Amino acid sequence: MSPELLKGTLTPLILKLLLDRGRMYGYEITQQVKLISRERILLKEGTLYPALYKLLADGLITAEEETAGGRARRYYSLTQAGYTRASEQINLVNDFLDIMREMFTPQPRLGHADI
Amino acid sequence: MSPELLKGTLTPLILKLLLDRGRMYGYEITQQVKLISRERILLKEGTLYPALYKLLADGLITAEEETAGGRARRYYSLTQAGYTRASEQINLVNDFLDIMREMFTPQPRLGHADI
DNA sequence: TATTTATACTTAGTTTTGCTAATCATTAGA
DNA sequence: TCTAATGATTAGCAAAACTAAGTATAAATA
Repeated sequence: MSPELLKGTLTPLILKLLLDRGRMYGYEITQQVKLISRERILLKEGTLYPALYKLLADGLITAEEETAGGRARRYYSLTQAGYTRASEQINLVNDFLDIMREMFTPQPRLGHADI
Repeated sequence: MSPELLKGTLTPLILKLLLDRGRMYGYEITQQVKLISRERILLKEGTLYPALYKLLADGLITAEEETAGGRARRYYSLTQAGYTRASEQINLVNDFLDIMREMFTPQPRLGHADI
């Protein structure tokens, strides 16, 4: 597994959400993450938008503007390349999570005899 | 959950290893991580040692030098504060892993009816 | 009516993290 | 003798996510 995964779970998460839901706008993503994580992951706009712009620049997502209730929304969806990348990243993250789970499950303390 | 967790699983991992095993030296930690992760997480010395020095500076671990086979080893173990911190961090990481698992498990694609 | 809250996006600047890569030193093995 | 493995150190870099501020509109509320 590439060590970059120790950092960025954010980009895979964005790709995963777009994969599941097809089409989302920025603010919706922040709210969705907040909802799914039961308030425990609060994605700041200052974090999300630059990540989206990077995905755009990399050709992994596309944007289309729409107006809803007087406010402009920018909807993002996966490109073909983004779809492929999403699948790869999701597998990598799941592998990473499996390893982490193994590492973080309670272990009997060595040299400590209970009895 | 604090957003810092999106990054650093490394420090919690070090604390967890020390909690389980009581006492480890730097090189041993890199090899142990390599072993447990089945080669998938390759912790570089340039990554590990600065992290250890930070833990030392924060008073979460202590070091004692020993010589084994002509080579000096520096064994690290948790302080009382480190023990407390380890327990907290392990809980946070496990919460984080649970959320991530939820987010990364396959979801039915909305608007896609499979009969 | 005025103010606050929610919605929606943008961006400058900083910090943290982990990385690369090089160095030093010893021991074991080919 | 040369290389690989063990063991630690450190300088400098890049990426990631953060803080914090600003722009703008709509809805709710006092």
